[in-house]
Amino acid sequence: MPTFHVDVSQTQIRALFSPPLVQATLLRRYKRFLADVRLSDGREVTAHCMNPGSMKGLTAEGSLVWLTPHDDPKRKLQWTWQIAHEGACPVGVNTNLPNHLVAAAAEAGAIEALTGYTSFRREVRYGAERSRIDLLAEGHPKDARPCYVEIKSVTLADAGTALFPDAVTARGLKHLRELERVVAQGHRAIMFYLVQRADCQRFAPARSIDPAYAEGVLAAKDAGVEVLVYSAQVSPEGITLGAPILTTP
DNA sequence: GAGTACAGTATCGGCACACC
DNA sequence: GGTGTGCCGATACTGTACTC
Repeated sequence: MPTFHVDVSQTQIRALFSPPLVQATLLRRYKRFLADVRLSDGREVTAHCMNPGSMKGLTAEGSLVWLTPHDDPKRKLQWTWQIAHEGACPVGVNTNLPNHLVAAAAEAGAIEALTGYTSFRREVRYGAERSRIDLLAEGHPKDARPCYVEIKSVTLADAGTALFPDAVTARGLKHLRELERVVAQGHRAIMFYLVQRADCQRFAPARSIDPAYAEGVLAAKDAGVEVLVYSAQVSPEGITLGAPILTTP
């Protein structure tokens, strides 16, 4: 079961955590999917980490984290890690959440670049390698081209600049190439980065971490792939879609 | 050093089955 | 026959540990 539900109002698009989050202290993160934490009552438990990336800067021992509890007997782990902290800044670490949030925002017409489409489908297979696109928008009355949207969760930042990726990602590069091929076939393609933290005013590919990916972003833009970056306000209550932010090469 | 298996969960497609 | 529901397997995600 999802650990959140998306609430769409006239003024904002929010992913609200359900059940409410529980505060804890991070002890260690290990094996990609697992993190040991200490709850406020002193219990030490293992939480599932939805973010399989390196989570650079977010795994400091002793840092504040927020979890959702589960009572599903089919799950091995009864806690899911949702929010980390870098200093005082809360950072959303659930990589599943941006896909839902962006899809709901697109359907609600809250993302200008995706207004006008009447059909939005998630996880649609496409391309020669049968990858799955995060969101496929169709049915635009003035643009017959389907629009392929790949959504990435951004958690890394440096001095007000959001950075992606936080580790070398061959798969991310593959997604960029797939989008280039989609454009070459006459379709529309968008690389959508959702920055799950509120302390960034800019976005840039993390060239120092993955130069190949940074070059891949530039090549994709040259090929006609659109790059969108939106911020998000993160709190223990939920994650709210913010405004577009600037991208720098 | 290179290649591979593994880790936990969400999601989707395919299939079987029940019901109208 | 058509529709709805539930179950199961495949897939996605990528760092780490292990084997060759």
